Amino acid sequence: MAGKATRQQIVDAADQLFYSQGFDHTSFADIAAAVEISRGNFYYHFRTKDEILDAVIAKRLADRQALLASWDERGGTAQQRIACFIRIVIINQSKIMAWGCPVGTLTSELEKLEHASRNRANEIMALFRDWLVARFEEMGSGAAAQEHALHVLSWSQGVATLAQTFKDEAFVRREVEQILAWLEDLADGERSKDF
Amino acid sequence: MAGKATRQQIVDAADQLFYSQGFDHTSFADIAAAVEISRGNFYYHFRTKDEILDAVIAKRLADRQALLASWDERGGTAQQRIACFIRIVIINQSKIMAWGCPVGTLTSELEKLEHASRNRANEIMALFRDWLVARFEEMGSGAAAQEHALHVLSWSQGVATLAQTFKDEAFVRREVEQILAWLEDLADGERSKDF
DNA sequence: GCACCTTTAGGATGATTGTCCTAGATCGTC
DNA sequence: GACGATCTAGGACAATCATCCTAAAGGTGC
Repeated sequence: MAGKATRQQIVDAADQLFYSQGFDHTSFADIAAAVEISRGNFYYHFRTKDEILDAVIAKRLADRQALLASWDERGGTAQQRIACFIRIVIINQSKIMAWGCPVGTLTSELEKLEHASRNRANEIMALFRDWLVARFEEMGSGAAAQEHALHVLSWSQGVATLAQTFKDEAFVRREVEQILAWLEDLADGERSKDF
Repeated sequence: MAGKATRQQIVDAADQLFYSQGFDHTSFADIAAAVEISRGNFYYHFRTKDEILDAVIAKRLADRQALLASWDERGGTAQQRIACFIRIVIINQSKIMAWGCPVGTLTSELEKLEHASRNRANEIMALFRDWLVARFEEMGSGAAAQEHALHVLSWSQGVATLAQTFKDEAFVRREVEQILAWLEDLADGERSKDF
């Protein structure tokens, strides 16, 4: 259990705390307390708060990349894989109701802080966007793929924000059903183009 | 220019700063500097940061109530008034691209802080929701009015979040056109029920 | 011109912040 | 079992934070 493990623990704890409390409101002491290490030890691994943020962003980016890759590897149609993305808001429902979308709330906070790493955080959102674009292209949406991708991404952000505000499970379920129906119609439409 | 004016200036400056920087990240000194008054004078008007927050929430609530009332008073169909709501994201586009939705980002931040006033902030979102519900009922949506209202509200939050992240004007325009078309279809559907 | 209330100024306070430093503990390698 | 590298602990630092205090200025009524 060398420093590698400690470093990982710090990043994991910071990831969770930045999500639940926000980046700015989370202090070195908070993270150190969560990992149960001294501030001195902490400083050995990360010398500035920005370094931790960059590590958290890198971790989140890697996690999401792995998640998307796992859906791709599992196979299935593009439509089915987009549906996996849509259903995240149900799978992570309790967390989303408490703290919103981890990606959307971080990018929003860093934009307001005009933080130097805000563009790096935006890359996580761009990762989702680009993956969705590729899936819609795969579905046959062509030039409209970008538009559809942003539509789904925007939808997910809206649902997350309102879920956090009103904590209405039925709302989330309804919205998921509606967008899945929209996706189904779209896929039907693209398929009928082939004839 | 007695204390009334100073108090109003403080609330206005705090409103703007809470929006652009976030509540937590805005200090007494920031607000005092914006109004160009001393911290002592500040303290005379507001003894705690929470008091300023409550005043800002009250102002925002009143402002939005007045805005909604102005649309109602201007007349027009329920559909036209809902369209006014939808078009806010275009009217306030530059601010939204910089700082997101003032309502959504504040509620999200206060939820994360578990701040005592978070329910009061949520009331602003509830104000929009209830107004939209009433308009959809007016349109003839009946039991589906709540669902449609949350759909539009959720849509606005998603567009605001993505607009802040990607700063893509074309995306905002497209989304507005799409939801207006959805609203048009819905209104057509409700009208055809009458026959 | 005096008394009174509202408003303003600016310094003081203790807590917390991010950051830094030094000293000791633990480890693998020989 | 000794040595150098890695890791940990905890105190010190200046800056900033929300909050509080006292004193003076400004205005109003008599």
